[in-house]
Amino acid sequence: MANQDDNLLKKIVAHAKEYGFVFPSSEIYDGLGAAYDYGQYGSELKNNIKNFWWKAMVQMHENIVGIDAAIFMHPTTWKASGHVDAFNDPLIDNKDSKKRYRADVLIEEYIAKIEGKIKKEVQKAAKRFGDSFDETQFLATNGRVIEYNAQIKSINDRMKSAMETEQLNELKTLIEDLGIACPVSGSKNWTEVRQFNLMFSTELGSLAEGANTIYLRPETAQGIFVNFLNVQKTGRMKIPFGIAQIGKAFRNEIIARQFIFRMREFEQMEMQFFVKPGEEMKWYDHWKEKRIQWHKILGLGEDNYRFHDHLNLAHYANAACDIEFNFPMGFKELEGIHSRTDFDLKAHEEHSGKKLQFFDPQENQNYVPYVIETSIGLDRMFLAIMSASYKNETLEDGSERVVLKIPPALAPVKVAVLPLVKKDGLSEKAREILETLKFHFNCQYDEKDAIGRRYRRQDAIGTPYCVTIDHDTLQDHSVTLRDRDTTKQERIPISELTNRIEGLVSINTLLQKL
RNA sequence: GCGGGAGUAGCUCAGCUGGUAGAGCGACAGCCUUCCAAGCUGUAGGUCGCGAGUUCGAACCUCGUCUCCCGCUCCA
Repeated sequence: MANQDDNLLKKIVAHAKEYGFVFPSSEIYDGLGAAYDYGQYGSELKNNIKNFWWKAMVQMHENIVGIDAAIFMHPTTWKASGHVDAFNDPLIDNKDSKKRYRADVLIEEYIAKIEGKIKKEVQKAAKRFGDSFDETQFLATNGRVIEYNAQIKSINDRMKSAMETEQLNELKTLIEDLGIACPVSGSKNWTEVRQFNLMFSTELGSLAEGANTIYLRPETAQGIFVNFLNVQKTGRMKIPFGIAQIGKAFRNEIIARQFIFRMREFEQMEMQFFVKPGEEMKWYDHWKEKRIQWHKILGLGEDNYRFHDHLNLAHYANAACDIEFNFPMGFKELEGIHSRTDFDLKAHEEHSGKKLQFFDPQENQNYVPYVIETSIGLDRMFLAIMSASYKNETLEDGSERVVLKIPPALAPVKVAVLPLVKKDGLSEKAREILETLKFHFNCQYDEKDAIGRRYRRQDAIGTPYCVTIDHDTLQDHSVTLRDRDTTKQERIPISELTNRIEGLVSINTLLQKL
């Protein structure tokens, strides 16, 4: 099964390239790892996804507005957000098991072991002393416990100072001194510790002395937080309200792989929802519900989604979950919904010296709002649609076809206009119809090859409807409308064509179900 | 970064023990016209990933190098 799904991803990658959805970046120069370019159909599909998200998240809500912040931001932004410190992962490999670990995690696990020993001492003592046992006193006086605590403190101090001063060799020495062994191989045969800064940096010439390093944003969220006050004031926004943004983000991933699932340059669709402190869990649940609904109305199969609650929370969150999608590689994160508390706004208050608060007239007081974030990877959404849509079907007559059953509202090309044959004036009539339809839909015209082959071509790029002009059309002013998924045809008057297709492929058909 | 696999036409691949490239599909032009791929004719497209070595001669053998794919840690 793993093998089959592996092949499915390969097939999707090949199909995406062959039909102009996704190309490897800079391919003529042998490509650039983990970067991809969206082609003629891919960019249409991507735009349609953005549009559907933007409409559903911004335009359908009176209290949500959108912005488009710069990718370059003041360097202090990333100090405030915690990315400068927290996005540095020191990594170490075990040479025997070939497993990779975070050096700080290995040390923390070692500390956890010592803490476990303290707990055991406490349990033993509690048994021994019975009811008269005073835990605080025991912890403060017991010789072994004191020694354990001293160990923990010394290890912690060494680790912290090594992390802060970026003394990577000191981390390795610490691991060696503690005799930490690889859980898999059991050996202490470690490589050097290497640092991976997950933020891309570049130079900006005109900043003040020494401070000319600037980062490509690793998440779009901070563009929203630094504009919180601007938007709140100029938009006269009242809590609860949201600010949304679609944009690129950059992370220097150690390993970027699995096609467009994990790229170093990727696009996020984020909405930060500002709420009254204490109401965050209510809104967290609200957006979980809203977001899963958004996914499900696309009809990619409800079984393909599941929630995954985070147990280890990021430094800024007090609750977090993922919406996972059943990709060809298995269930993987597609969207994250996080309760970010007031961490970000407070941090920016501290670093900027500006008050980032909301005056609540009902409470008659100021407060820093809490934030619920919904953040979906656009490229992952693209891959989700591609993998759920890609079908290799055997038809009734035994022939095979490859069809992309993309939700019609998101399909790159909505309708293909096809003269049955390219003579007897059918081409001219078809062109005439195309001239009306093109104002409403992204259309394609094709008169080359047999009609069946043209249907298959449209199936391969996911065009939901084909309009075919035949000899009868010239007399009765009607055409056939062929459905991609069923291959069934229906004869309808040319005058009804636009309205009819509109009702089938418009994004409104989805929005109205929300 | 480490380990494993793979690079020949747009795609899928063939190419024997070394004798300087082939098929099918696709694309394009034309013919035919019949509502669900595979009718006929013709055309274009390759410095066999790149570099070096062995050899009279390398797609094939040797070494190096690059890229891609699969695992390990991280995330949207």
